[in-house]
Amino acid sequence: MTHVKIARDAVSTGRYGQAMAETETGAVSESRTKRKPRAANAPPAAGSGIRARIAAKNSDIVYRDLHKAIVTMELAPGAPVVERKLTEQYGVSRTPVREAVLRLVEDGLVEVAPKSGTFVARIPLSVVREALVARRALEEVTVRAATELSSESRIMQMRAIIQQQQEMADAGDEEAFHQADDAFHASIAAAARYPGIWKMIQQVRIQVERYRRLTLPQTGRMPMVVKEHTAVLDAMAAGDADAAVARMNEHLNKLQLDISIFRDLWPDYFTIDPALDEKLFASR
Amino acid sequence: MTHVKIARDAVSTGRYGQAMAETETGAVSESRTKRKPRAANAPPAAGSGIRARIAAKNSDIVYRDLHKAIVTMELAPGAPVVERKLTEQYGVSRTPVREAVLRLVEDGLVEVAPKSGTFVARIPLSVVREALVARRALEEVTVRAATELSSESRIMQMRAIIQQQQEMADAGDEEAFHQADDAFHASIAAAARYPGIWKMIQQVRIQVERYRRLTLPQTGRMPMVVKEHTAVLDAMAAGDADAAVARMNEHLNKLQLDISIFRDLWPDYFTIDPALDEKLFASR
DNA sequence: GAAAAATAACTGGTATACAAGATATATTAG
DNA sequence: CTAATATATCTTGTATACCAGTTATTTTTC
Repeated sequence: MTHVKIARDAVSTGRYGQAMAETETGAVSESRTKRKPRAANAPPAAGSGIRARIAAKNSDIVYRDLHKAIVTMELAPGAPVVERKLTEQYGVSRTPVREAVLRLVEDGLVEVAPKSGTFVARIPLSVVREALVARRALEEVTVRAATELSSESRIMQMRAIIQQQQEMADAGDEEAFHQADDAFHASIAAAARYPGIWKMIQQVRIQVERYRRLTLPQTGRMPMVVKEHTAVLDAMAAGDADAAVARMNEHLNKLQLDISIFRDLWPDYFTIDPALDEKLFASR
Repeated sequence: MTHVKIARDAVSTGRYGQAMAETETGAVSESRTKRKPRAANAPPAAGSGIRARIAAKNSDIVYRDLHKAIVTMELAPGAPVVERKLTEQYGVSRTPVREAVLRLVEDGLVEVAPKSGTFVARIPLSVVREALVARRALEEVTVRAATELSSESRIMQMRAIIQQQQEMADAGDEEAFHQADDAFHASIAAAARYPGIWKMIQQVRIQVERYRRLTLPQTGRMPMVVKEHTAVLDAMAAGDADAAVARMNEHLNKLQLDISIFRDLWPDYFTIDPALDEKLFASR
C-alpha cells in the first residue's frame, strides 16, 4: 500500500467561505427572483452508451489502491482496515474512503463488524473451490465462442502474447508473467466478444488470486503454463472448438485446491468451509 | 417504490444534545487521564465465519427497496434517481441513500453522470445476451453437481416446489410463479452445494430480469416451464447428469433474445450494443 | 426575432461533526 | 492474586454543510 497522498489544490483543507453565511435562511427567500425550477433532467440519450471516464474520483483511487494491496497480500487477511488511518494516508476525508471500503465489501475482500472494526477478509476455502468451478465454466463457453469468431490477426496477437510470456518466464519476472497470463485470457474473451463474461471471470479470479499467490511461488510451473496456453491457441487456430475447450480445461485444472495449506501453512489466512446453510440460497 | 419512511425513534431528526458542547475542545485535553490507547483490534477468530446480521442498516433498506423497484420496472430505465428526493422519502440523510445508490451502480442497475444526475440504467442488449450465456454455463455445472449429490429428500422437496409452481400457474399468479421458479433453481444450487455460484447466477439473472418482465407477459408459457422443470428433475432423480444438463439447457434456451423488441416496443428502455472496445478487456 | 452570453438552480462529490455501540484497559471488590 | 465492574477510547453509522460542476432558463446583444 503506497502512502501517496492524493494530489489536490493546496487549500483543499482550508476553511470554506464563511463570509456568505446568513444567506437564504428562509426569511430572505421572499426577495428572490421567482425563476421556475428547471424541468426534470433529461436522461442521457439512448445511444450514449459511452460513459465519460473523465474524472477519476478520489474514492476510485483509494479503492484501486486498497484492492491491489489486498490481492497482492500486502495487506494480509485479518489485517485491520481503519477508515481514519486511510483518511490520513490519502489526505482525503472519510467519505471517499468509506465508499472505497464499501466497494471492497461488495467484492468480498473486506468484512466489517459494525461499530467495531473492518478487516481484510479471510479466504474461505469453499469460495476458492467454487470460484475454480465457476471460472472453468465461464472460460469454457468463452474459448468456444472465441474459436468460432477469432480472426487471423487475433491469433497472431495471441501468439505474440504467449511469446512475451515465455520471455517473462525466462527472465523469472513473476509479476510480468502473470500480467501476460491475464492478457492471454483477456484476448480470448475479446475474441469471443464477451466483455461482461470477462468481467465475471476477473471477479472470480480475485477470489482465487490470493490463494494462488501463496501457493504458486513454491511450484515453478511458469514454463508449463506457456505450453498449456500454446495448446489452447493451437486448437483455436485449427478451428477445433472442442479441442480448445478441452485444452483450456486441462490448463485450469492445474490450479487445484490443496486443503493441506490450511493446516500446514497459513491457517490464519483461511477459514474452513462454513456449515452449508440453506439460508444461503434464499432469494433477495 | 414504497414511500415508507424508515422507522426510527421519534426524535431522530431533532437536535442532538447541545448541552454538552465545549467538551474536549482541545484545551481541556490536559486534564484528561493519560490512559494508553487500546491495542490494535484483534480480528475475528478464524472460525467465526458467521457474520452477525443483527442490525439492518438504513442503507440496506434503501438498497433493497430501490433494487426491487428497478427490477420490477416500477422505476423505468432512464428514470432519474435523485438522492435528495430519496432522502425525503425514506426520512434518512444522504449518506445511507448514497451508499445504496453506489451499490446499485455496482450492480449495473443505475448510472451516475457526475454533477449532473443519476438515472436508472438502460438495458444493454449485449449484456442480456451475455448474461444468458453465462447463466447457461453456470447452471450447467450446478445441475451436474447437484445430480451427483442430491439426496432423496432433496428430490422430494423439489417435486413439492414444482407442484406449487403448477398451482401458481393454474391460479395465474405471475409473481408467485416466478418466486417458485426461483426456489427450484435455488434448490438445485443448494443440492450442488454451490452457494457462491448461486449468488453469481442470481446476479446474472438480474440483468435479464427486466428484459424478461417486458417480454414474458406476452407469451403465457408458464405451463411449459413446469414441464421443463419436471424434465430436469426426472433426469436428476434418475442420476443421469448428462441428461439433466441437456434438459436444463433446453429449458434456459427458451429465454431467447429477441432483438426486435428494441425497434418495436420500448426502444427507450434499451441500448444497442456499444462498439466492442478492446479497452473493455483491460485488466484492472 | 435569433443567437450568444449571463445566471440561477439544480446535480453529485467531499469534508466534517456527532451518535451509538464495542472493547481493551484500568479500577475495584473479594 | 482473581474476578467482576467501570470507563476511557476506540470503532463504524449517520446527519449536515459546503464545494464544484452541469444545465435549463433568462437576459442581453445584434
